[in-house]
Amino acid sequence: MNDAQAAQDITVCGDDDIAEQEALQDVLIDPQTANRLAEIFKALSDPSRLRLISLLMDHEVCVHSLETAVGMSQSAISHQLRYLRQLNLVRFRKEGRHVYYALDDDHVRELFAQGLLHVEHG
Amino acid sequence: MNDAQAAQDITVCGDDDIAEQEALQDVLIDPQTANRLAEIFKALSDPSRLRLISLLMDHEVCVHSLETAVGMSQSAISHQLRYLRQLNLVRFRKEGRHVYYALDDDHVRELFAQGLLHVEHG
DNA sequence: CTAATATATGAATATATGTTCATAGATTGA
DNA sequence: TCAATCTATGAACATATATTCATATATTAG
Repeated sequence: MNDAQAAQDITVCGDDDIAEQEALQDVLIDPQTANRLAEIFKALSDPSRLRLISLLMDHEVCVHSLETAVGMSQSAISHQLRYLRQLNLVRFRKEGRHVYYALDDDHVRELFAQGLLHVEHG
Repeated sequence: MNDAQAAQDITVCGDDDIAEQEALQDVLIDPQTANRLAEIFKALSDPSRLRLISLLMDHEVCVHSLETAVGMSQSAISHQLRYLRQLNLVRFRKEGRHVYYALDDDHVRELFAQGLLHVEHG
């Protein structure tokens, strides 16, 4: 029996059974945790952002190189980078006219890598 | 040096260096992969859905129990369950008037668990 | 059969989101 | 200094999304 099937082991229905409702409350994540978790996953929920993130995983890249690599407009890229910046998921370094971005969050790095594994094989 | 800092090792900027641009193309995920990846993360990008998913991780739960547990309206829950159903992330089993839902995707299970670990500790 | 219960659904609405367009700011080269 | 380059930003717009409201469907109880 795999993990997905194991979920069927415990069945919860009806308010009559107090123990079952308590079991649910034990696993239910609280609203604040849900918000913070959603914030992380939302950063990974857009194809354009994911393509940018894939480039920033192991490289420090300037905006123009991102532009030519992914084929998005400079403005769209800059807006997405600001979004990632505000979540502290990337760091940036200014050098002359260029600004170099790099992924700066190992949680996102791991989630991205794990998600990619799943999408690529089974 | 941690993983996040390691990303700084390689710097890419400028179209003059062909090798650098090729290095980016190697790690850039293709649009189809980005779409499928975004689809998974998007399912995990809403606090209400995350709370429902937390309940369905290890239990098979009927809609009414979900309602009392998370405090959402029956309609809102039903809409979110349809969303998860259409992505084949949950399975459901009808028994009389009740419908029991359970998480049915180990990828989502792993991503949720890993994300939660990160949110809870460091 | 009828009423009550459990779940699903479509329409409407408000908000969020990603992109474009135009433009601003900053740095360098001539 | 002036023009060119690189990046950031605000407004506008179109689309997506989550919820509510009203209602439909299905099953069971009486």
